[in-house]
Formats: sequence, C-alpha cells, structure tokens
Amino acid sequence: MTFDERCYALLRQIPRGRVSSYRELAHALGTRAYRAVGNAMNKNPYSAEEYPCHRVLKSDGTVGGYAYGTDEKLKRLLEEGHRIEKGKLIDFGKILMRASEFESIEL
DNA sequence: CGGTTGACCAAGT
DNA sequence: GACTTGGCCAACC
Repeated sequence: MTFDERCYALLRQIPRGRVSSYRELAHALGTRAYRAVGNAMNKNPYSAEEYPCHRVLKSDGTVGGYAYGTDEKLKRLLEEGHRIEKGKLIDFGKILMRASEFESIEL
C-alpha cells in the first residue's frame, strides 16, 4: 500500500460533522510528512462522499487549500454545520479527529 | 541517485 | 495580525 493510499484509508474514517488535520493524519501514520499528506489530498481520485478531503484542515484550525478552491472547501464545511470565523473553525479543538482516534489500517 | 515540488508546521520577527 | 525561515518527507522526475 502506498503512502497516498494509506492517507485515503484514514480519510474515509472522518465522519460528517467532524474534521481532522494534515498534522494528525501524518501522526496517525507515524510520520512527520505533513506536506506529503497535503499532496495526497490534492491528488484524491475518489468521490467527496466516501473520501471527504474537505474535512482536512491545517493544524491551527484554518481551512487550508483545496483542489477546487478554498471557497468551495469553506462552502462544504458550512454545509456540514460548522461555523467559521476569521478563516478559523470555531471549536476546532472539540471537532478535531486526533491521530489516536483512527482505526489502524493495512500496510 | 540527486533535484524539485507541495492543499504543511512551528517559531521567530 | 502578517510575513519570513528552516524544517519536514513521499512522490515524481
């Protein structure tokens, strides 16, 4: 399994109403390849239904990039009931899915 | 094998 | 707050 595929395996575990971060995903994979996680999200070939890469934000709770524009990412987050102020997710700390919460995946 | 590229991070100014 | 800097590391030349 490639690094990208492992990222997607974690990605599909993030439920509607919650978010995670590039940092947490990297940590869940036992690496500090934050940027490589971003690269994987950028290449995400799957549907947003099963693989919601718009739910992956920066470690400080700001929205971060998106292949179809940050405005589209913002829109999708709002549709899922999140509140955003000054570019940052409100209650990011409570909504954030941390590395320890992910189920282990295949190698 | 070396070099470049990022949807990043953290600490500093 | 808005930059800049050095660091990070998989993927793809």
